[in-house]
Amino acid sequence: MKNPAPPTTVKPKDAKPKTTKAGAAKPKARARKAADPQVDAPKVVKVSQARKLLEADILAAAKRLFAQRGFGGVSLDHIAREVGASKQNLLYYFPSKEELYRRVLHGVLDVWLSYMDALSQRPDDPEQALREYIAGKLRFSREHPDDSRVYANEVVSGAPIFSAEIAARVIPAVQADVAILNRWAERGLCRPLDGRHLMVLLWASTQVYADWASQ
Amino acid sequence: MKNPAPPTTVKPKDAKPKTTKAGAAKPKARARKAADPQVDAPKVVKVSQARKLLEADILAAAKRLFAQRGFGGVSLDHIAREVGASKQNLLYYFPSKEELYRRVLHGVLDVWLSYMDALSQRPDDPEQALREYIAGKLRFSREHPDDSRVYANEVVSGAPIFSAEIAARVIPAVQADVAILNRWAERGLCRPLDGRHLMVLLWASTQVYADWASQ
DNA sequence: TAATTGTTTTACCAATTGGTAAAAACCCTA
DNA sequence: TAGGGTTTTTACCAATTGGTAAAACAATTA
Repeated sequence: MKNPAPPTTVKPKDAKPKTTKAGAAKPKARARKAADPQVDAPKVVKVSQARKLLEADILAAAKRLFAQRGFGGVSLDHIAREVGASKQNLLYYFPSKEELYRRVLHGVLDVWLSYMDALSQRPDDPEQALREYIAGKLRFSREHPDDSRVYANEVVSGAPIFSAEIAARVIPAVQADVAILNRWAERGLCRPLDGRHLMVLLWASTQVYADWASQ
Repeated sequence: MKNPAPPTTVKPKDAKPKTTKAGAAKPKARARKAADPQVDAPKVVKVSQARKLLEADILAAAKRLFAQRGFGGVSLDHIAREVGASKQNLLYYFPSKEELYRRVLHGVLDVWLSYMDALSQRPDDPEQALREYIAGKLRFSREHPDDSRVYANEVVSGAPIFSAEIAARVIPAVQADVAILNRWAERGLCRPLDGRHLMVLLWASTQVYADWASQ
C-alpha cells in the first residue's frame, strides 16, 4: 500500500527526447549521482527531470521488449536491467507490471492515432488523401516499429489488457475514416466500395510491411 | 490427494473451472483409458493410439494458448492442466517447452502451406486462380484462427524460434507464387505489378480479418 | 544544520517457472 | 501370474516471477 510520492510541483514539461543509448553500449550502472568529475557539465538537470528521464527510459525499454517477446515473455527484472536500474526501483515508478504495460500501450496508441488523421484533412480529394494516408501509415510503421509490434501483438492476442482503450480510441477513429470513404463513394468521388474493407487492407499491409522488415 | 482410480474407470480429475472461449466444445476430462463404455470393445483404443490422442490434445491446447498469450505467456503447467494431465506427464511426451512450441509451429506451417497452392493449380487463369487463392486464405484464417495467430505472433516478434523452418518452407512457397504472378504480368495475362506487393497485401488482409474477428 | 521530501537499495517473500529422478500404476502378452 | 514395457504420479530442485517493507541514501527546504 505504498503510494509513490507525487511528482514535484515543478512542471516544466520540456519533454526532453531521450537519446541516451543512441550507440551500441548498454548503460550499465545508473549512477546515483550524475556528477561526472570529467565533464562537469551544466547538467543541472534538476533531478525531477531525472525522474522523467528514467521513467521514459523504462517505458522505452519496456516497449521494445514487449514488442519483441510479448507481455508474458518479459520480466520486470529484464526491463529494469536494460535501463540499469533495479526491479524495485522500477516498481517505484510503476506500481505493477500490468500498469507499466498499460502505460506503454497508452503511448503506443498516442503515436498510432497521431498518424491516422490524413483522411479527414482533405475531405474533398480522395486520391490525394488516400495517398497521404498510406504514406503516413507506412511512415509510422517504419519510424515506430516497436509501437507497431506492440499494437499488433495486442490485437492478435485479442487485446485482453487494452481492449477498453482500444474500444474507446481506435474504433471511433477507424469508423470516422470509414465514414469519409463511404461518403466519397456516395458522391461519386471514387468507386463504390466498403470502406471497412479498404481500411483493413491498408492497415494490414502497412503493418505487415513493417513487421516483415525485421526478417 | 487424488486416490488412484479403480481399474478401467474414468479418472475423475479435479473439476477444472475451464473458461473455454468461443468455439466448439472440447473433450476435457482425460481418462487414463479412453475407451468409450458405450462402444463395443474397450480394447479398441490401443495404447499407442491413446498416446497419440493425448499428444494431439496437448498440441491443440498448446496451440490455442500460445495463440492467445504468446510463448512466454504460457506455462507448461497451464497447458497440462488444460488437457487434464500433469506437467510431468506433458514433459514425458515433449521433452521441453521449446520443443513443444516447435511442434506446434510445425503443425501450423503444415496447415498454412496446405492452403497456399492455389496459384500453381491454375497456371493459365490469373483471375480464377487469384479468386481461389484469396478464398483459400480467408478460409484458412476463418477455419484455423489459432494457427493464424500463432504464425502472426511468430512473425511479429521476428520469428526467433521458428526462423529456420520459416526460411526453409514459407519463403520458397511465397517466392513461387510471386514468380507465377510476375510471369502472368510478362505474358500480358494481367496488369503488371510487383508480385511481392500483392502477396503481402493478400496475406496481411486475410490475416487481419481473422485476427479482428476476435474483437 | 536539521528536518523533510524524494529516490534507491537491501532484504525478504510466497508462488511459479522449466526440468529431473525415480517410484508407482497400468496394460498387454506369455 | 508373472513379467516387461509404457504411461503416470510423487517428490524434488534451483532459478525466477511479481511484489512488499523498510532501511539507507540523496536533495531540497526550513
